[in-house]
Amino acid sequence: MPAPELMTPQTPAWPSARRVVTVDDESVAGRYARGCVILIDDDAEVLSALSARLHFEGYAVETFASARHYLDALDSPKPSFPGPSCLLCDLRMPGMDGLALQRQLQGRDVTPMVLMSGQSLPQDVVTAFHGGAVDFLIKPFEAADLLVAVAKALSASAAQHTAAQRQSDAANLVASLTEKELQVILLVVQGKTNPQIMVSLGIALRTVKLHRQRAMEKLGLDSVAALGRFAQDARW
Amino acid sequence: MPAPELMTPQTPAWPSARRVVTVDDESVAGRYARGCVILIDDDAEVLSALSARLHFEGYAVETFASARHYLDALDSPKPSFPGPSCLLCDLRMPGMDGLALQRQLQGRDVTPMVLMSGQSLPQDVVTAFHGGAVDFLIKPFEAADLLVAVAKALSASAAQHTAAQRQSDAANLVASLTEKELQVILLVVQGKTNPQIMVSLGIALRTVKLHRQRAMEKLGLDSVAALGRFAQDARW
DNA sequence: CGTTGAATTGCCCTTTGGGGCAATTGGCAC
DNA sequence: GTGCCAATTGCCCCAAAGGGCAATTCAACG
Repeated sequence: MPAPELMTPQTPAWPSARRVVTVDDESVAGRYARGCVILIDDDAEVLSALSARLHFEGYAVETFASARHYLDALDSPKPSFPGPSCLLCDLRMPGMDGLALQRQLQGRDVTPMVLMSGQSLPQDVVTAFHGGAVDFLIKPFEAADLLVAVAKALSASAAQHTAAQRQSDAANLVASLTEKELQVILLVVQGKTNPQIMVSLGIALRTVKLHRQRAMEKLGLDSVAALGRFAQDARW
Repeated sequence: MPAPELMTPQTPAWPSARRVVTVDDESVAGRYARGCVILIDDDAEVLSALSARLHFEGYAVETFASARHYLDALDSPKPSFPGPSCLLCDLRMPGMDGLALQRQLQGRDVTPMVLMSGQSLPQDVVTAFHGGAVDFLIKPFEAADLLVAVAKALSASAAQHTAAQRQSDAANLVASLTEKELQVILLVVQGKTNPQIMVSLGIALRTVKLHRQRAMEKLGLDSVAALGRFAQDARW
């Protein structure tokens, strides 16, 4: 099976472009392990061609005919793709254009974004990168460039996913600590000894030991050195 | 004293643009605490105007009439500016242009770079950002945009300076350790107890304690928790 | 060859860390 | 009121950490 010709779809575009791949099924993440590309373009032919090519490359693809449609989908309670995902968005679109969408997503969505445009001003490119765009594709572009950009964006997405996951895990662990356990462990991190902590908190030495032991258990740590590493990660 | 008019120099340009500010004196870093902008442009008038404005804003400025001149200065044994610095380089220049200079500096110099151009292709902007440019100024640009870009680049420079400094300091500390001291401390980081280390290294317990104590002294650490943080920073 | 200095080790003591066991205390539900 | 449970504490024991002091070893140096 040859790769679909880029920008020249063999099949007519969708009447009103919607999801190409449903994400209701958990196994989707398994079948499209490379990640999901959220494609936004008002040109149905471009949408179709890029979608086909990306799908051929093993990516899950969701398509939207406008930035508005995408924002609506974001607000809907539908499950999003369970894995790394990125935006591949046209710059020039009627209504809300790519840069406006980027502004709209500022601070709200962190999905890495790749913008593309045929007749863009240099200033638009600068603005896109200022806004945090991962890459900017200038039409007509080579398939290789497209794939590099998408791979970079998905890699960034995966990285931020794992970072967020780790941070969340750590936060949950800390949240599972009692107030006293947290106080004790914070002083341990500062290098205080149990007797010192006893004085600081005005509790018995045996109680310090208990809180300390339980905290270490809850955090899954087996040595003070590991606790120090944990604290450094958590920016304590 | 009004700010110099941007891009319209009051004084004739230097015959062959060289350093505006000498950096032989250590006190330079004090007087130009905001950092140093290395300005590269073949247009003497632009060079002069930008230099004046940046100097007025409190930055140290070095000017070069071509990328080649700058590279020669890099190779020369002259002392470089002792503080954060960035490149502000024209894109279109005879001989080596801004993007070529950027490629030339790949992996060699890490000075943050701001490119500027009047008639640039969108692809050039993309290429600049791909190459790691901090910002891209499209002529004619507002003084505010220039200053924002320079501030961002110098901030990045300062950040990488401090990061490199910290890493270097840590490396020196580690390098000051004896082979045995390092072996012991690595096992301590892994949460091993002194008796375990004794067995691992086949040395006496008292010796383990001695190496451990000396290593902690040399590293300037006063607790195992602090050692764990140190190890995490050093990516041990 | 004698000496010197660093590295290593043994011995001893104190403090700290880890943890079992039981008693006490203060809520809270039945 | 009574019983139950979690938190706290005291007591005790042992292992580990920190460190002073002196002896030993071994290579380098005059």
